[in-house]
Amino acid sequence: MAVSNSLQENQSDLEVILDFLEEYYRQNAKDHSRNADDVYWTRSVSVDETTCEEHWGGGEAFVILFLSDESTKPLFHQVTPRDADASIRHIAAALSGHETGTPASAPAARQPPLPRPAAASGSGRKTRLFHFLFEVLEDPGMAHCVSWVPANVGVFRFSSMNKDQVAALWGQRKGNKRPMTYQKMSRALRNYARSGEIFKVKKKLTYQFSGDTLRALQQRRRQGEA
DNA sequence: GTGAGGGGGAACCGCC
DNA sequence: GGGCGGTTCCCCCTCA
Repeated sequence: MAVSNSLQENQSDLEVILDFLEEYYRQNAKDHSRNADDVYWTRSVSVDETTCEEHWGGGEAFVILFLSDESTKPLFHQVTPRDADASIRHIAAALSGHETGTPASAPAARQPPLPRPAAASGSGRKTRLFHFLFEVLEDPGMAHCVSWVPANVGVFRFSSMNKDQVAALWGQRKGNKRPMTYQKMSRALRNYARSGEIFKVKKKLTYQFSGDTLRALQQRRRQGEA
């Protein structure tokens, strides 16, 4: 039963991902239509029960990894377009390690470098909700609560089971007197639409960082790492 | 019909 | 005191 649920959830994730990819590539195809190098394509390979999908175009590429034997959500592995061609072979090779039961040598996609939490208050300012969400999204340990779908377009989705956990953490971080709930946090998220920092996506529990916000957050993270 | 999630107005609070 | 960034409450709508 758990396997069935997991498969259903992955299936649902896949639908969401493909919807966004379609829209994303459609938009990028317009933006980059003059560049002959911008070929948008997707391919997938199966290694036993594991499916690996590769998507690239418009100067960006990433690999999505579905592990049917685990309850985890699909895993995203961002690569450079130059590496895209080799990425499936690389991951397929890494999967051999997975299949032979060597978790320590699991694919790089499964263990992205854990970013150091950004300075809680940035440059002396208080952490804002979208900073906090970005931190949580970059923490693989929180993937069961909120995860990218996919990261390079800034779309993320809360888990219907664990969404309140993120909210509770946010409330804790802010030192709120009363417990924060997803309902209240999502109200704050909707307010971001006015300032254009985060938009609601027409999918359940799904939001998207604006391009500028995402770039700023990524830059902020890089500065934190440096 | 029901519950979960979404949308938004409005008042309020704490911090800078 | 004013602005900012939420927080809280509430009501209504949509959708599965």
